[in-house]
Amino acid sequence: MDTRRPTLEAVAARAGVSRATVSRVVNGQTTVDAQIRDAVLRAIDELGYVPNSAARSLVTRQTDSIALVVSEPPTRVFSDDPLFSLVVRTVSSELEAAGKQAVLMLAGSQQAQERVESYVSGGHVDGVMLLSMHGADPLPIALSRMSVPAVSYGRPAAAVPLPHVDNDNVGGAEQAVRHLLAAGRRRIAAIAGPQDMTAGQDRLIGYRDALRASDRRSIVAVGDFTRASGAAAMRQLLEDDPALDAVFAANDLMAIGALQALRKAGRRVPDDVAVAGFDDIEAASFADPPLTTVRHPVVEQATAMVRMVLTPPAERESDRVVLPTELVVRDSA
Amino acid sequence: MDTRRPTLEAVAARAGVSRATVSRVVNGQTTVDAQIRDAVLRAIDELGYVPNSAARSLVTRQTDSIALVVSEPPTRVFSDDPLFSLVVRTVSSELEAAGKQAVLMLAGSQQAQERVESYVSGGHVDGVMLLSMHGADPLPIALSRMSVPAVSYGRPAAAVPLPHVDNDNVGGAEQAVRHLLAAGRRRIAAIAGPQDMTAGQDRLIGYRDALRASDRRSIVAVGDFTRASGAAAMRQLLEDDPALDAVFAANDLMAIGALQALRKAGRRVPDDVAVAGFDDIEAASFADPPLTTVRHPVVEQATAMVRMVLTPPAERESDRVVLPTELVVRDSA
DNA sequence: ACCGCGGAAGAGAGCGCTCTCAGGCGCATC
DNA sequence: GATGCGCCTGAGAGCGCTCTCTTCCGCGGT
Repeated sequence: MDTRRPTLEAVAARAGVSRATVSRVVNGQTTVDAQIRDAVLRAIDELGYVPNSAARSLVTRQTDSIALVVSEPPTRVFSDDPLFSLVVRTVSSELEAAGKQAVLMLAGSQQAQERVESYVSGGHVDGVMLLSMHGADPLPIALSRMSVPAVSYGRPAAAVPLPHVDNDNVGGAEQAVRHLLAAGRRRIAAIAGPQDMTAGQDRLIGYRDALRASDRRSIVAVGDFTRASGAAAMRQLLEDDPALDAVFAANDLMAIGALQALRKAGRRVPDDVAVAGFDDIEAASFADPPLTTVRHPVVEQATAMVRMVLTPPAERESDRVVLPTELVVRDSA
Repeated sequence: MDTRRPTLEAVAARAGVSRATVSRVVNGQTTVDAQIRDAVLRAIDELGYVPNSAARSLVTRQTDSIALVVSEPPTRVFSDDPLFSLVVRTVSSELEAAGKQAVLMLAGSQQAQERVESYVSGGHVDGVMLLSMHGADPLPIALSRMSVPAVSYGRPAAAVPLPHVDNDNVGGAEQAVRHLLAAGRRRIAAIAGPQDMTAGQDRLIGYRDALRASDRRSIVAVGDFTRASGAAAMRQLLEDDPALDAVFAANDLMAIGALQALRKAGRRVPDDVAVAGFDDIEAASFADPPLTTVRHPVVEQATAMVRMVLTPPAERESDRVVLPTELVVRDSA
């Protein structure tokens, strides 16, 4: 292509030593005479030597990079979701701190998932982190069979034996619904998330558990975690049960959509209808009225996931971590 | 580490041919007898052979991956900015279509920039795309000197000779301000973006150009592209010139902040004060009132950048692409 | 004076792949 | 029938690095 970069060999020649010695210096071994080390370092500096990573990983069998796979179909606009960015950012900087490189891969289509699979089995990465998986995704199962460590952000579908870090979706939803109950609400509806995602499933379970304990009946509409679907679900619920006086939405984006639908329908929040969300994204506090919601520790969750993927399976304390959630009470409920 | 993956050698042995022939089959060369090809393909399948990418790139000197570097300091919450996600997503899928892999790197700190530099010069990637650069960043200059092609999303700082794809920030700002003028506004203030970013600079230039042509005086406060800074700048402007009747904000996030500050100050939008933004993020249409803003083609810009980094410098038509913007008139102005 | 020992440097064998070059075979040409 | 040409296939030389094994050297012990 263009002028060849200097190699170990060149550095060795310049410093008047052998390749092996230069390698030792580069890799920080201590068994090198100080004077020789200095000479080598000087040669490296003069030549502007940088190790060739392909050659290195050919022999060491590791690449120092870890894949972060986001399985979101392109049709679904996840660019909305601020959680995604935050996870990416956290993972990336945590990995960096560990001397690893994050490789972000999108796996929205069947085809893209196959690409990811062959990328991983081609030895490009030392580990895989999975984000935003859906029930039918074949990728997690494929990865769990490979020799590369794979972990999941959020509980994977039931049949998939993947180590993971999740937050307490069931418990969080329960907290929110109990808060609505405690405020004296009688007809509490739910806008559930997509039921092919465990976060969607678990938050609905939490809602049902809380209601069951109180003997109220449940009213459910299903959305897909987008604002628009939240608004549509809200209209549906209003039609099904005009007397409802509270709504629990499985995420904030849908809750905000619900807020808009309620306003359009002439209901006051929280006077007529109380609304609670889940996630505590930034927009929740700017909503009108500010949204009562369930906060979960995104950064901690991402950090724990990185730690997990970096720890060899044999040395892990646990293959399953669940982090607590916290109810944030604002004006909407 | 664990059970060794099959190599070319193993496939060759199984198919009863030489390594070279298997390599030809794997790389899709046509000069192989159909019968032999089938035998090789069968052997590959039976063994579950996947080429070792490190070995391959050691000899081919290319890695089929391209870095996307985001130079945003960690202190600045870019997780807010939906444009970021959209660019990442577009770049990633465009690259995928070209058989390349995107490697996302964060370069928020001095240290991180050095990491990126050595990663790139270590031969990990075949090209680099830079996003969200600030004036003082040393990285672009370092990269422009390397043998790996580098391109920038948005015009880089003046002194940096980097090919780039930008949108017409100056023209877009002019459009917005001319719209305010045409609506009869007399005192048009600006909330400028960070002046160490060319998008911030250029949008301010557009504002000034439009005003100069009309003989109005300019009133400027500077923000940093965040919502909070927009609100703060708005309060400042109101204090400086209580009689202002229009504001051009250099991005939508700041415009939304300004909207909130105006409401708190008891000004009606657009009756008392007209507000125009820039970017046309989704939140702009949900703002209260819906925001008049300047739309620029993010997807096209990202796509053009990918095309540019994939095209060898010698074959490029141009090292500088500028895409047009479009005024979107809603209720705020 | 000899031996042995430990620490530090060098020699050299790969890692798994690509690619050039040579070799072999069949067929058309003279 | 000898020659040449084209087309496939195989042999083998690296790509740049790591790592084991060997060698070398200096030094203390007997």
